[in-house]
Amino acid sequence: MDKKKTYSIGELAREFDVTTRTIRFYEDQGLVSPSRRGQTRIYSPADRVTLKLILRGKRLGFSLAESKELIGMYQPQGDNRHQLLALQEKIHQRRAQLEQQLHDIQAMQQELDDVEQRCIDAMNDLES
Amino acid sequence: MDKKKTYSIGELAREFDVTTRTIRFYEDQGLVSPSRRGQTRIYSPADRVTLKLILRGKRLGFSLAESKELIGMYQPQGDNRHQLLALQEKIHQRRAQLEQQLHDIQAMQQELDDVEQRCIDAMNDLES
DNA sequence: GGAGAAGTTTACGTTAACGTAAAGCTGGTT
DNA sequence: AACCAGCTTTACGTTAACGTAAACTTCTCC
Repeated sequence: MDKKKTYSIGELAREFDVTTRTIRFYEDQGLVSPSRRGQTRIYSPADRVTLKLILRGKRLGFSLAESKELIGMYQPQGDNRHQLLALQEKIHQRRAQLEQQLHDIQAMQQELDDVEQRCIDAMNDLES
Repeated sequence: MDKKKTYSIGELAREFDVTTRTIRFYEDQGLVSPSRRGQTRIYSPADRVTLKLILRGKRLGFSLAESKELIGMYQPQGDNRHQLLALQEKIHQRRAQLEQQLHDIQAMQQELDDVEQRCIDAMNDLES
């Protein structure tokens, strides 16, 4: 029994809070390639996952090209040794970037903590 | 004894690996406002920190406008109660976003782990 | 004193990631 | 039959964040 659930472009747009224009644009850029029933686009669960990955990438400041590359990495057709080594190198670089982002986030969180504390202190002073 | 160290635009550009055009653009956008000796811009340590914050924001996908707001939050002139409450709300929202980004990073790291493991397995298979 | 390096202003060009509008097809409903 | 919601294509418009080029000053060094 296939789960053969499918989605219309409008459904996905609503779910992910983007416009249909956006989803079609991603298709232009080769990020998704839904099948068709006549003219109408039919999206598979895999397409839906791809959209999720794109939007996650966006939240981390990735360009569509970068997200596309990442998604390509997740479906590897590692045939020869050279390609596998290249893939490992890309993985290594992405990981380094994510680590950098982690540090950046932690630094920001710390600063937000400080600001909020000063904020709280200032409000307490107002009540005195 | 003031630390009164200053920087030229070229120095900062080299240190942060951006062009002078970029730094002048940030000035146009009101993110930094160096003093002048004649025509020439003189940057203070505070300006340098601001640049650092901007670039950190960029690494996390923040727009310049967002970074500007964040930097504004770090130098609060919390005079009245209403402003302090508004500031706290902004802090709260930023924090939520950072948490989201943390989750996104962790998910990506997990996926990179998986891909790399499959990559390693594939290379081992090639050697058999 | 001429050349070069580093600074300046002004201004037009570029790329990514869509927005927005126009014009048209299509399947169900009143 | 008419209408509407939702889909389609085509195409020009827009914003952010700079790039790039031209033309000019100012300082230093040989």
